[in-house]
Amino acid sequence: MPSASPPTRPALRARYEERRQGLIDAAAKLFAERGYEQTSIGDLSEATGLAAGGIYHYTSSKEDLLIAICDELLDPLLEQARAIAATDAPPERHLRELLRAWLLHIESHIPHMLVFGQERHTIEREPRWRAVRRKRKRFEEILDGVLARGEADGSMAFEDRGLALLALLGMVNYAPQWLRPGGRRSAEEIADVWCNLFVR
Amino acid sequence: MPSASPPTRPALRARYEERRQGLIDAAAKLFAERGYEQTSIGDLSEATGLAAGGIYHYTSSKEDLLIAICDELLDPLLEQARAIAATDAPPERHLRELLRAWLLHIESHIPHMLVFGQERHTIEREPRWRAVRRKRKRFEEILDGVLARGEADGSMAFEDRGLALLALLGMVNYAPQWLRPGGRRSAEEIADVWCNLFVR
Amino acid sequence: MPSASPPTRPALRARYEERRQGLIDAAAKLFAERGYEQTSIGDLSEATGLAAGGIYHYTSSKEDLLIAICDELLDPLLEQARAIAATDAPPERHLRELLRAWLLHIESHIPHMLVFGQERHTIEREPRWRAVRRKRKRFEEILDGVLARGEADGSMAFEDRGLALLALLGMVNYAPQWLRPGGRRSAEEIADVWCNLFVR
Amino acid sequence: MPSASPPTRPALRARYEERRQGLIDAAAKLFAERGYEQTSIGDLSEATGLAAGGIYHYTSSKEDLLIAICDELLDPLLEQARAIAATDAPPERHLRELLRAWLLHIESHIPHMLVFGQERHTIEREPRWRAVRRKRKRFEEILDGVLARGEADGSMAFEDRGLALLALLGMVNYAPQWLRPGGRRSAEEIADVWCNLFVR
DNA sequence: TATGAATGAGCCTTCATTCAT
DNA sequence: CATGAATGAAGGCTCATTCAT
Repeated sequence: MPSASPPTRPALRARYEERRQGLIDAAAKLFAERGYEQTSIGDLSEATGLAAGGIYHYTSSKEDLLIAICDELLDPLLEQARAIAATDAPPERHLRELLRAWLLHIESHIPHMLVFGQERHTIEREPRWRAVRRKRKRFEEILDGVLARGEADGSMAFEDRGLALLALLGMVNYAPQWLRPGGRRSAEEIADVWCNLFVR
Repeated sequence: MPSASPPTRPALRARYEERRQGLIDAAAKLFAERGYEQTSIGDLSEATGLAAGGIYHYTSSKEDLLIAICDELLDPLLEQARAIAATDAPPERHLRELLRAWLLHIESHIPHMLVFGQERHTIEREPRWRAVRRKRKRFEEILDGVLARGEADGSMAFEDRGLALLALLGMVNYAPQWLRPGGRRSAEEIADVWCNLFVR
Repeated sequence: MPSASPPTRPALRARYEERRQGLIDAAAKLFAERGYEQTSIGDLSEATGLAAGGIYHYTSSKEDLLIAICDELLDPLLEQARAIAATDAPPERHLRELLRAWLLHIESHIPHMLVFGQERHTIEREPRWRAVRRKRKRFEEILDGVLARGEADGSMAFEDRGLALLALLGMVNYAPQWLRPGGRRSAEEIADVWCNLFVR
Repeated sequence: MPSASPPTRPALRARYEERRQGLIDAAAKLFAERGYEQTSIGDLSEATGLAAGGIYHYTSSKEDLLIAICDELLDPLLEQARAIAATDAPPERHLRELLRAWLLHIESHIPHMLVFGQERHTIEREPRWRAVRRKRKRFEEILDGVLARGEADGSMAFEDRGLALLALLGMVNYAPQWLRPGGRRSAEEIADVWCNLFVR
């Protein structure tokens, strides 16, 4: 769903999408490294090899890139979460799968996650960001639903389920700051260890 | 240690410090709300009632304010952490006290924490920020020390202590995003609940 | 005399001229509505259905369109004025016919006239616009000649012929701002009423 | 009513207003010469001696300058027109006085008038320009009122009063294109000659 | 012919900071 | 101390134009 009119002819369309993707990735990387505001269109130009003006073929604005980054992060994650929660596996399994998918997704979207965390003030304040906020909320609800069912069937134990949810969100959202592919522990192992904090 | 030459006569000095403090607090609030870059000196001017030029009596630069915010956050926290860890109480008690102090401090410095989280890229990149990075690291080391001693004496149980530390850092660093004074749970209660995740 | 190499084969040529004409008309309309500078090639592209690049098949530049608009306005007008003044009718009749032709031409070229009036600064300043300025001047001379002959033979009365000429130019040049085909008065009626201001 | 917060202290205020006035005058001159769009803030900076950024102390935007130019043109004119029409002199005298004041005002505001004429498309299209449109309209109503009363008391004769009004508007609005202070005829003389076109 | 990609210059505006008063 | 004026460097974005396909 790019914003700067993509071509309609399929052949061109493919190349267009590919380049837009490259732009978004470059943006995610730079935004993560130096911050959204501190990254100039000139920086993006240098990183992509496109002249400054050319960037606007693939995005309608700098902020549009930021939204695209968040969408790329949230959309597949939300989809996976829904798929997992739709299974008729027991809640304990739901949680484990969810955490695994989540951490794997983060591991492959570290810059996206860093940007998403950094730009909280933008996401929170502007009306334009409502869709993003809603996706985030939806994901958290799915997660909470899993915890609730786990609590109900006794497979998980919480002193306070609300605090458990917030703890989980905190620890996972913090992961992009240290998690690296090929690190000492795989994303799945980490997921399991953390899952065990709440599963009997 | 303000940066824009404070007066030496004690009477004036007090007033000076008071106003500088007001400036830093206003900055923390605005930076948290809109982001550091998106907050202009003009915004600070409006918030403090000082004209743009006047602000520079109390700080040497905008970035200096950012550093001051981080110092105000980290210095007392580090001091408390040191004091707690210096006690000869058992590690379990250390952890509990540390978490309580930590969350209480956060509760009274929510904007500071939000800013500190948001400006990671600045803190991480610039040489000028080494002192801040070092304080953060020192705090984490103290925390890890407590966990290590708890693991050693068997009062705490970890599948993987490194992951436990990271989980702890994540959940607490995430707290400023939802924790509010007067909320359903006090900072101390939260500290206890979370502490119990790791204590036998 | 289009500027972007028209085809030589007559069949193609006709189509070419037709499309160029469509482009000029669209430009006149848009320039009149939003101003020359505020109209982008993109706007013209949208209005004509031609992609941005395609426009340059029919004009060598945006400014060339502006010149074409002025030429389309002035060339036929000048021709008619010459034809009328070449008649051996009495001056009074010359004036009446001239005014009628003039207002009729304006009525069918309202956007052209608006643009012509609006872009005075361009027309006046740039050397490239000399031809246009000369045509305008020639028309005014013809008009003044008619007034002079009318004054000479007593059929017209002026306190100050120069001021009468300027008054006439002013009222007619202002017409495109309110004159509309099918309005309360026809162009010819208006011409007659105004003519009578000067004719005994 | 400047738009970029003027100082409140009276001493500073005077200097501020003076400089803002200088800026507006420079803008009127440049806009008239090269057009509004073709005049850059850099041009204004050069003309005023103020650095580009400094201009924004005296205006909130380039468009604000355009509005100020129109206001400077219309406000005093409207005031004079009202004063004249409020007199209990006969309509014939009203018309004569009005034309004189009008042409004198134009003579001392030639660039303003040229800009006002040139930027018709802006004035007409944007909602922000409603106040300006209304002032223009009000002036025209006053003028038409005078003609109506002149027609009623027989001191003026029109084949078609509407067309007379439009003729008058046209000839006077065209004046800035040729009228120059110290020219062959004074503004008052011109006013009288034109007035006589309609007065018996 | 026609298209869409690409360029690069230029524009308006913002802003941290300095300084005379 | 405090103010408001002033600076000058960016910054995001637009746009006329060119060109390979």
